[in-house]
Amino acid sequence: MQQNIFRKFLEDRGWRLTKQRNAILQKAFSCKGHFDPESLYMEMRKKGMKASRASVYRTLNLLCECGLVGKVSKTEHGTIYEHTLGSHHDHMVCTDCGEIIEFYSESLEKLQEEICREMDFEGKSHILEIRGHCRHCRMKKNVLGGESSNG
Amino acid sequence: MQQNIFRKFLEDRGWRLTKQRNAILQKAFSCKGHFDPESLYMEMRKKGMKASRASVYRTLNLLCECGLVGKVSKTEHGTIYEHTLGSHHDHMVCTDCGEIIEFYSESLEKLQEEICREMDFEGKSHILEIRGHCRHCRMKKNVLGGESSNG
DNA sequence: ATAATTGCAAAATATTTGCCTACTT
DNA sequence: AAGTAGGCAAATATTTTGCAATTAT
Repeated sequence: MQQNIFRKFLEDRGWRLTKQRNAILQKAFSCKGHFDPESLYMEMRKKGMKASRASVYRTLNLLCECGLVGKVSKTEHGTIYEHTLGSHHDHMVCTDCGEIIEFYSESLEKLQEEICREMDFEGKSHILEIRGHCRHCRMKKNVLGGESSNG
Repeated sequence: MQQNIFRKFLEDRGWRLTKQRNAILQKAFSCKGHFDPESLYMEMRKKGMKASRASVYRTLNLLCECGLVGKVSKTEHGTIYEHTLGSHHDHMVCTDCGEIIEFYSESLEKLQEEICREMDFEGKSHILEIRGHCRHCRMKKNVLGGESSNG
């Protein structure tokens, strides 16, 4: 469980799992998908959990260091995070509506390992983001454009 | 040639290919690999080409809009760009020394297309970044760690 | 007591924008 | 003359940091 992992990470260096750190951890893991520091901070305030912005940023950095949380990408609106318990996956991003779709392909993982071997590079992790248009937005466009959907 | 593409892009909207815009364009395309706005700006100053930071940012945005230049990623040190004439490729990033290695795999491209088909997603582009350790840094570590290289 | 932690506000960093001047046509 | 472009400095947004007060062991 994530709390124990984090506690161990902290105790190994003589640090403490404080109320704030734990609250931030819980909140991060309560997000189904992706989150950014500011939203996490605001959500916490709404729920009455008190932690400062500084603590949110500081704790997210700790969570990254210990691997429980990873940076997905940096955007105009700040860094996007996700928690990393659960299986690895990649992302498709719809550039129309912004939806982020997770997917996983064993062949893709295997192929990347093979490419790393060929290039003599020790791959540790990867971020793949396929950008394009989701079905929903494509359908919307077809309706507007009047394209027929069956032959 | 990139200058004509950019000129056309600008003239189509009644804008001009000015000395500064051209200088920034040339500088961007003179970078073999990746660059960031600040370095580009500093390099330009060194070479005596005069353009303000604001113009660099403004022009890079224009170059992105017209597709001559693309954002590779956002890092702690700002946005990394590359010019997009020449072939598509992906990146391996060494987390030890920061080196960025370009690679291309036809199979990988094909496989991604297939995945998109399966997921009913219209993929337009992608960014793949494999993070890990380059050969050089691995060798350095082995020397330090005293690990033998043949059994 | 000691050392870690917090929250705040200030600082740092990257980027955008407002405004006024200077070109270009 | 009209509109575009440039440069500067101020504004913005995100994230980090210094510091004094607080907390846990």
